[in-house]
Amino acid sequence: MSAKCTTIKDIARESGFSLSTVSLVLNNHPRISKTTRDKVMEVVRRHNYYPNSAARGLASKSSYTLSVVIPNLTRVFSDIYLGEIISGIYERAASQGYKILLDIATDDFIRSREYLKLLVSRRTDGMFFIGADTHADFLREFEGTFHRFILVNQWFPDTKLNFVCADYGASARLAAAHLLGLGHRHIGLIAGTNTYTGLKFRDEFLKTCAEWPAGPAQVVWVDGGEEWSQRGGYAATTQLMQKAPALTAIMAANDRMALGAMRWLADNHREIPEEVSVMGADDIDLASYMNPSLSTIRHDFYQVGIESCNRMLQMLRGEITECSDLLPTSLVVRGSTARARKD
Amino acid sequence: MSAKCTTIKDIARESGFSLSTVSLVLNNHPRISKTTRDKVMEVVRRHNYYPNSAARGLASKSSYTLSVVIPNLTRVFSDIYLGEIISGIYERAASQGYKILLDIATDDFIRSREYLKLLVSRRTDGMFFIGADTHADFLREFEGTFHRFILVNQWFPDTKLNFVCADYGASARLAAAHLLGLGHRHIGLIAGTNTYTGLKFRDEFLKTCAEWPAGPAQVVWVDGGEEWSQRGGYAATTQLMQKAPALTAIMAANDRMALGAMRWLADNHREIPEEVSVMGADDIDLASYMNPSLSTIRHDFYQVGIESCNRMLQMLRGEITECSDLLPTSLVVRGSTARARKD
DNA sequence: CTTGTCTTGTCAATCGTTTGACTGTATTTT
DNA sequence: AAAATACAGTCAAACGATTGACAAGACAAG
Repeated sequence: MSAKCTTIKDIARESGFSLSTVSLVLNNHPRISKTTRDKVMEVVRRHNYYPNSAARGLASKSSYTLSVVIPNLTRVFSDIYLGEIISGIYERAASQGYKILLDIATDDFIRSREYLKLLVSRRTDGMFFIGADTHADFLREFEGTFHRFILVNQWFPDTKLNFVCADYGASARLAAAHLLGLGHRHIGLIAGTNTYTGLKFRDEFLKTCAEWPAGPAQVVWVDGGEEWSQRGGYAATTQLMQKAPALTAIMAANDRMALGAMRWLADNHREIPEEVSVMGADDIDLASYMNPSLSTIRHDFYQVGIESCNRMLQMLRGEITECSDLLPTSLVVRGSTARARKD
Repeated sequence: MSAKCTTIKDIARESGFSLSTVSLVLNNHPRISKTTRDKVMEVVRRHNYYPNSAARGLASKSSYTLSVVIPNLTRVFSDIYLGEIISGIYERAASQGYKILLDIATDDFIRSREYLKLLVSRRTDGMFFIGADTHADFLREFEGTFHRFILVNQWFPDTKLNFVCADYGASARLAAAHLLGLGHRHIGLIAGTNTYTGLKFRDEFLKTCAEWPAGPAQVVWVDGGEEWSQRGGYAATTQLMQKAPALTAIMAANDRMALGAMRWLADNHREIPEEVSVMGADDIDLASYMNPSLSTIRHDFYQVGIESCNRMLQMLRGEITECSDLLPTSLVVRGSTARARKD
């Protein structure tokens, strides 16, 4: 059907060198002289030859492929951080000649243990699992195996699973310190509780507020819903204002929920930040476009992607065997937070 | 370092059958009896054995991998339709045992002709190129080659390149007919001109309006910008209202630009649809949440993904050698369009 | 002149499957 | 009873690279 593929043998014959020599040239092995290299490459280029990757993979025991598994959410691609993380991983991987295999953690994918199959069959050299929720128990299967495996922007308590994750605990402390420093002592927290990072954020926030040296704050928290959405933030704010009408600040575990809170406050004619300060987390694009612009904690997901891949590459080179990185976050003060009002 | 991989040889030895038998079992070949199959599979499962994919690929001359190349835009992942298309492709591919290799059309990717390399090296059995703009000339390189290659939701004039694409021409006719049928005779068009599908939409829209049996309409068009964004739509509307203050309807080539137009009209106190009707295209989620809700043309990108992959699979099976599909679109009438006002 | 060292290239084993051709029985047909 | 057909499994030749061990020649040192 198709033109018969040219192989390394053809290149060898036509250039007059041995099979091995051609192979060494293609792999930039220093044992080969420049003259030879040039002659061989000329033939290679003339034939538009690229070595068969299956054969190469078989002989070299490496697929030069990394798997990225993303959660099976309907709108997963439009979620802020997925794209950023993937871009980061892709950039590093591509720069080292690795390709990215994309998978979605569907029920089938999990039930058939496709993730194991990928690694055992050596179709992939390593695997990234991006931000799943607290129910992803099957991941524990990787504990104690020799497979290259990294949880990205997530984390499981009581396991030795590798991870690279934004430091949500630190974010919570930064955010709490900011609000407490502004004098807020009645704070509403809209939390996300279906991820371990979300739980960590909530717990650290509550702890920081309770132990604040200048005097503890009273915090009321509600769940913002599974989707961490604007809609969920709106609904959560309704609850919050019933439970704690006197609050002077609202902290949302992500910016989308914070936008929902702002919307509620606008709809109910509460001035931001004069009456109520609002703070988010992530620092999505929209945060700076709002009016007032949203104070938040910056989570650099692109960097999370970059670092995850760096770790993976180190593992593949045998430089490390495990990793557990918490990446720094930073406070971004904009217009939605101000000193607490005096009642 | 790691436990030595179990191979088909180990399974053969331990189950007492030959290499070939094991292989045939694994490939569900009918030549093998149920008893044998069961015995072999028992050993396979006990060892957690999965065949080496490189070896399999080498022997079978198929990588069981499909490439998806996406445009190199900063926010590409958050773009409405990328996720939908990829989900569609993924679903079909996964159901047939194919994996998805993700690539981004960076300058490097193009300059080094990585796309060719992937196909020639047989690292991938086929390639999808999702929605690039009019500058993607390098794609013409695939004309007349035997490579499995499909343009997804895009299309190049004057080439024989395979494509599967929403029928933007039909969309334009549907939209025009809707507005013309409502009596609009002064229409503003916000077009996207950096893709061939965008140009097609514009031309068909103008043509339909010019040739309308019940009397042609006067259409003024402006470019909504490279990004097809809300912001671009807003700016375009400003221009439009200067050029044609008497217009009674605005047609935007996508919903995001339509939202920009609606925003401008709200800011300038024009009632929608009483004074000006607004119409979009794509039918993004937000379209139905707006107030008034946005009339639009539905483009089913998930289906575009599904169909692209169907075509690819047919090509791989040798059932077809080329494809050029325009997928149907449909009119969605909501609250933003109404009969033209009488001046 | 012998020995040792460097350079540069080649040999040949190996990676782990798939698959067309073949073999040896058992069963059916003539 | 002989011949034809099915059935179930095995043989062995690919598939197209990589790579450690080896070799041949040039040159320098002793």
